[in-house]
Amino acid sequence: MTSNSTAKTLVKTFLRTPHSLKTKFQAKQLLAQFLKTQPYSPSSTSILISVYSNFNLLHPSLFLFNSLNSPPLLAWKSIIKCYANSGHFLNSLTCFVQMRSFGIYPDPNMFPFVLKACVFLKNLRLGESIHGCIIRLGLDFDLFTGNALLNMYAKFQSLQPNGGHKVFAFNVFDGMPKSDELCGTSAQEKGASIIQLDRMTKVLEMMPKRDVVSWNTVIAGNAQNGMYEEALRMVREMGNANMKPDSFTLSSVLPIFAEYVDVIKGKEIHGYAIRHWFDSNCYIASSLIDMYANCARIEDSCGVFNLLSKRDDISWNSIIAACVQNGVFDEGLKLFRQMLTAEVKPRDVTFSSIMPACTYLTTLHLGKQLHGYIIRGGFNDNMFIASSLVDMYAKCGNIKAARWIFNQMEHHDMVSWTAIIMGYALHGHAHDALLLFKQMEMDGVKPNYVSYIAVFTACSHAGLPEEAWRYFNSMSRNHGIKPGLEHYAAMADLLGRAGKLEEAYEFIGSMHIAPTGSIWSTLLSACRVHKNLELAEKVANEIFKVDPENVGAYVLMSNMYAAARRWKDAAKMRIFMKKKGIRKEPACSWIEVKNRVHTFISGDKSHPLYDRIFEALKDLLEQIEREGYIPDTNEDFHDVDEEQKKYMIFSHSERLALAFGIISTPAGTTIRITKNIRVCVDCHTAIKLISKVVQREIIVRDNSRFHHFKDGKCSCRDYW
DNA sequence: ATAGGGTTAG
Repeated sequence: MTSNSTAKTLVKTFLRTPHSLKTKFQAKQLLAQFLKTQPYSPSSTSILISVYSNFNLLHPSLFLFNSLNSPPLLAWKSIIKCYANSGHFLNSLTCFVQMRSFGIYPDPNMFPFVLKACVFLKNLRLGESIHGCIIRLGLDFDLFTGNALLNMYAKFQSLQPNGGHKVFAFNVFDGMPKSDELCGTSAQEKGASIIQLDRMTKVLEMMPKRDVVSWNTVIAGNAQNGMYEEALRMVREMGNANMKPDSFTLSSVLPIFAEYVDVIKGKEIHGYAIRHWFDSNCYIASSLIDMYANCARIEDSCGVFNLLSKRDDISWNSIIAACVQNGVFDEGLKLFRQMLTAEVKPRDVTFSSIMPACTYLTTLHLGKQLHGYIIRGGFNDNMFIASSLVDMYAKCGNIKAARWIFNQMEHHDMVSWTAIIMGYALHGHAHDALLLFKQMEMDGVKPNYVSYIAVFTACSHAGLPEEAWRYFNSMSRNHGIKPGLEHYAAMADLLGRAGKLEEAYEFIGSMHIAPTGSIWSTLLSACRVHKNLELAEKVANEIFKVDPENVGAYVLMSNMYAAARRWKDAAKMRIFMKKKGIRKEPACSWIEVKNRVHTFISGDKSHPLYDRIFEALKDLLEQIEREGYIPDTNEDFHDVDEEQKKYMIFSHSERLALAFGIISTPAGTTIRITKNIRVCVDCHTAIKLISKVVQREIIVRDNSRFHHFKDGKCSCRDYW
């Protein structure tokens, strides 16, 4: 009895001042006392529910709520809030509807939670009807309710079929490409697509009072839906209303300058962030990292990351993505390992960001390890990750695995289609590539700029100029894609390889964009393959006009002159290079053995096993000579004798890597080699024969495509 | 009640 009355007094005191409870523990203790005080009144029960819901303690709140026959407003409000804050959005909305059926009128404080639930459940219609309810109750002038409405319309904009896509941004300012040109959207579609943002703006205009949150919400709403100029205009308007941008504002604005590749403006924001002590904020830092990365300022990205005292998963993801996107693959992989060491769990974004590093470095073993991690983490069904895996397996030489992953995918988007098409293209399977392209079109997936590059690549490696012309002529007609630099480059390359040198020359001359040195270069190498020195000289002159430092062109011309025994001209090229201080990038090949990458430069004797590699090469040479191999030393140095020439050729980097691979792996193992430049004719012949005498599959990826050598033949059928 | 990071490119 005494303890009961003590409990009553205690509970009474606390219920008069519910805010004096500071911890969840205290709140739970109070429940124990409260339960002793039966019978308890609905009003004190409601107060207690509100205490629990403030601590987000769902179960005690529900326990008390269920004991009420007709819960008063405070009880409904608390339970709706508690459900929403614990992620039970459907329950939250059900409660709201039940409350209305009890004839209880909502108060303004509950709308933010109800509206949030509508956003999470992606239920626009319910949100709209709640908006109507808000207006009928005259509660649309409430600041918090207004802010929640702003947020709802901003979020529903991004859920529109075409909403939230960056191309819409470009309509609102001058001098940028119109979205029609970029993706063929009609004006009507565009008009319909910003409906929710219009509603958001209307709500803003109706609000009698706006705070920083209101502005931040509409700024983010515009920025995330590509309405960049409108977002920036609102930042200015916010300033005019005497409100200072805070960390939320900045993290919405920074991605805009990242998209604009405007490092000057981005740096201004960085300065503002530093002056206001925002630079250690994780949100700002990750936006800064991304902004600098987009502006090719990876050092600045790293600077921001290194100064960050607390790093969350997104900071790590940002810096890893920044490195990989800027081609600093080793650093990206290093940071990925550091992230794991720091016990930060990788997320879906981490994997799709890091995978291209394995792809570009052709480190199949790392890619496989990541794939294992992805499977264990249950990330398989993520489209971004699956596409990056398709690309990784294809470019690391395993096209079958790439196709398997592609087939496993439930849905295919344009990127995944393009990845597999490009995979087949690089392996020389033009038929499969073009078939897949047709299937993609039949699936109703629109190809884009990149998809056509893949198509031309396929035609190029299979020698199908007529097919390529058909696609080239139809891409703008069928899909509204204007040929760009990469398409011209691919076409020029393709015509050149097919020996249609004059046609290629005219094609490049007729481009509606100024041809670059690299486009001419593809034709120049075609001239060398097809031994047309006359045209080569013309092409080389074009290259030197636009790109006087083009190393490849000097080397190529020098070699062609040497092959034609025009020693003086060859020497002239080398003197030019010397004068300009241009150095030839060394040819280099690498191979993975037992999870280590071994790199070989042409003529390299530095490998610890060099002696054994040399012995193996000599042995292999004898074996393939018995198979009829005759070294082709035509284009190499002219001032050395034949025996030396033979030696120089067999010191080519791919042969060193190959010999090393043969002596350090068990018989029959497939050998995968990557080379930074194209494999030379002589090595190609030699590797074909080596594949026969050692009875192994040898896969060489050069900078152009894959060569699968087996039983003395190559998958490229000597066309590359 | 408001914020940051991702896949395809001869």
